[in-house]
Amino acid sequence: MAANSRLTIAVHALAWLALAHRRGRPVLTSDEVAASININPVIVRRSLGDLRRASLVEVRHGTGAGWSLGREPSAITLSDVYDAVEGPPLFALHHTEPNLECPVGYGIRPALTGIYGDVESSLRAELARTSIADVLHRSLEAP
Amino acid sequence: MAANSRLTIAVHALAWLALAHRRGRPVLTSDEVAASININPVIVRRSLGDLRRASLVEVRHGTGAGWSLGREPSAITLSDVYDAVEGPPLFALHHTEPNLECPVGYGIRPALTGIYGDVESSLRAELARTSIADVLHRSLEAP
DNA sequence: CTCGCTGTAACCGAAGCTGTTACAGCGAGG
DNA sequence: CCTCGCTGTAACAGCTTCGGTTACAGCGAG
Repeated sequence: MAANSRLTIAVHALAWLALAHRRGRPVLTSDEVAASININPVIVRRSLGDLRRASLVEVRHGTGAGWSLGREPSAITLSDVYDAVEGPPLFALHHTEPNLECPVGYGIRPALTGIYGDVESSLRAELARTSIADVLHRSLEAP
Repeated sequence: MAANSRLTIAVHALAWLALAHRRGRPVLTSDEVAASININPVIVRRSLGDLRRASLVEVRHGTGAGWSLGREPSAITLSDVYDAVEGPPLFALHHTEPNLECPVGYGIRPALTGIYGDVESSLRAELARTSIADVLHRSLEAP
């Protein structure tokens, strides 16, 4: 599958919101976020909409509308972001049912389900080791 | 992203080859493998071709042709299979270059490259904990 | 030389993602 | 109550990938 840039977009938006907040601009419009990522504002709204459903950001309507972080940048991990924006599981089982007459075909799906579950847990654990504050810090110290 | 079933197909084929070998049938044709997975033989040949390039299976031509395991089932881990069949990286960076005037846009790509590299390493390490022999064992003990 | 199987190219339809346009909805401020 | 700016979402286009299928050249044991 074409690798997905959803996590990148969402993390970029959150890091930018975190920096703006630190600079005294706690609320940004989707146009302002889109200008940093250099993409269409609608894509930003779709991504931030996912993050809002997970309470990672808050939105304000009416005059002076825009987006702000839902909690401290150090309290938002990449695992939270991954869960908010990433849809289907990492690995899929067979599209068509295997031949159940074959012992492997019969038993492999529950076996792989368990293994794939462990792998996804490990993936989340690794993502949880990094927060938005970490990403912002590493971005700002780039050469 | 639409989840990929390539890993599932390849692992199923290898587990089936391992069981057939144990039963005294060390060489199987792509039609025989496809019959267990219940998919088209061409897809099996494509998948086994990837595995052959990684020396995980061997192929024989001419009369009595077919596929056999390249080494012991306990010496083939899911990480080996993942590397053999899975193409692009898990997460993509931005499709278009971020705004380099913005400090986040300037530094986020190297930051994410490092983080994503760590996550993929962790994924491989978790996959490496399971071998084809393990998958076969877990499949055969299914209820 | 024959025959069965491999290896690969070409193509199809379905699905997903990015990107764009368009428009209804909301609410603070006048 | 109206205006105005921004959000939220639907609809659509273009691209890519994937699974699936057909077709055919290549190989080698017998």
